[in-house]
Amino acid sequence: MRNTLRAESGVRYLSDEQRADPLFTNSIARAMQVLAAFHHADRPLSLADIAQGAGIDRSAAQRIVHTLRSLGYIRRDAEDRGYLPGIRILDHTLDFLRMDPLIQRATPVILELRRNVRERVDLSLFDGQRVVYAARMQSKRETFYATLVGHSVPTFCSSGGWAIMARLSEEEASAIVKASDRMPFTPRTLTDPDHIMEEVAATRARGYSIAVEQILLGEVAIGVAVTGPQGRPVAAIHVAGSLSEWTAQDFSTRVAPLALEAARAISHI
Amino acid sequence: MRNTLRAESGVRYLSDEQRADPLFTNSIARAMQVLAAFHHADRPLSLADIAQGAGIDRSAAQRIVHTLRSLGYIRRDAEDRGYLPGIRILDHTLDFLRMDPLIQRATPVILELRRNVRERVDLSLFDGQRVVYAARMQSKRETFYATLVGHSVPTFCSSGGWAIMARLSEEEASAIVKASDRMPFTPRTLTDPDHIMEEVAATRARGYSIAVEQILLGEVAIGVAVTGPQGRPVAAIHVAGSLSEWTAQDFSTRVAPLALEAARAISHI
DNA sequence: TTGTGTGTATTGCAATGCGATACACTTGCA
DNA sequence: TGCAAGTGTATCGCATTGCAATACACACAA
Repeated sequence: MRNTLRAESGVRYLSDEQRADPLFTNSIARAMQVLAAFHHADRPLSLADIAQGAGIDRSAAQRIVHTLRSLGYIRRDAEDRGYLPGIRILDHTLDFLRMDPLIQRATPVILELRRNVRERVDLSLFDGQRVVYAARMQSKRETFYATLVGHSVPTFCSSGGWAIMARLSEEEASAIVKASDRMPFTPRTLTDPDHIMEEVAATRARGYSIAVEQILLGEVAIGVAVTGPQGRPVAAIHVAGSLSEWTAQDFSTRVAPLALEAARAISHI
Repeated sequence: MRNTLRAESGVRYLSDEQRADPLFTNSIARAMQVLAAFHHADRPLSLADIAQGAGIDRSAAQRIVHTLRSLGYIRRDAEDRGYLPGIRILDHTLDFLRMDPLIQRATPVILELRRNVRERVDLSLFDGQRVVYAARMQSKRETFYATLVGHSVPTFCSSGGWAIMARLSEEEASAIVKASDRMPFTPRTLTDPDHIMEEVAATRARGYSIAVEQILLGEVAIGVAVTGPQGRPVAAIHVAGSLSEWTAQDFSTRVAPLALEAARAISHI
């Protein structure tokens, strides 16, 4: 009875599963939808923008924004022209980063790795169809996106994603690839599921992945999986270099052994 | 009428201001309190831990955790022994970092600064009694805490905090110092309000702060304020060096001019 | 066993959040 | 200058929705 009522009222921005769940607290979901409205924003948002982005009406947006603002999760921008995410978000970021045992163990190891290879080293966490950057150790010449924790790239076309999929069952990996919306990043990005699965098989055979210009032109990346309990892949280490300095072969010959050793040091709780 | 009801029911974990506000949505606040329960945690939390940390009962904690988990903001830990912050938090971190115009402008500048000074450079944001690290460019020899975005240090005893307070009115700065719970980090941390305000005055006179072993023994830090519209300080750049390599004097002579120039490049929208 | 700790499930009641509506103010176009 | 469309803000009655009590299944230890 109450579930049918729930299901009929409100906007359709939640999954059926969630709306059918009697324990599910809608107002929390709406609040998070409001925060998530910033995901697709490229400028400060107005109340109307937020309402639209979150799939709620202006009135609800008003109250929710008001509340989140008074808690510090949303703020007005410097010229008072719109809303921006608030600084309290970073408190939770810190909680995530410091409480994750994997990241705790990984940090000194990837720092050491970067010292040895002198190229950019990243740690990314497996999250279904994407991998999320949790730490980046930039190389000397890096200029942009130096520390954007939270950036994510698709699993299907990244060195880390390939390394992770090589540790999953064929079916599970294939399911991820097929479910992904495979937009190419560069002309060389692999988008055909069969080609991708061949790459995953090659990765499984050699123990690490070699991704050439999959995300960025001129970049080669080596990926190795990090496994947790029961041998399941939970993250990946990747090292990225420039094709103006390396051939893909030379790069992997030099970097892969070190990256594999680092991954082994972190893996298996 | 309804406000008295609100004020009487529930636990006392919200400010009077918030409970008196008819637009304030309590259930959102409770959800955020649940997430904030991790702030003081050093191991995965049980439902009971969360209930206690958030000041709610087990029943409420159950529903809220359930909801936040189904949304990805909370997860079970790898051995299924407790709850941890979930990876979706990083999505909001990214929103915060990339949408903040100050951080956008600052990133290339502090990278350039790090290249020039070859020491650790940080950008921290002013948030009342604390300053929050938003970006860190580590030096070569850095080993821990390399990229813990979200870390914060007190305004009253950090190089960045002094630089920021030097741009506030005497009253405002003094209010921050007095309101702070001035626990010393090292034996040399200044805790007496008068001494701190002298340091702030010296900072105002010379244009940058010099903090010697205020947070960490063996460390000297130079701080310069970054200002926003109307000349209000909104952030600080700081450069930290080791007293085993530098005297405080030499360090500031070498670093301060470059840091000041960087701050000028970012300041004043 | 018994006890204390987990996490999970169900339910009726009423407190609470919803959403319609109205208003003050700014901006931009005619 | 006036109108229109945008902004953010305020109010309020109704019924939806979240609350809190209770019960259960499953651990692990004593």
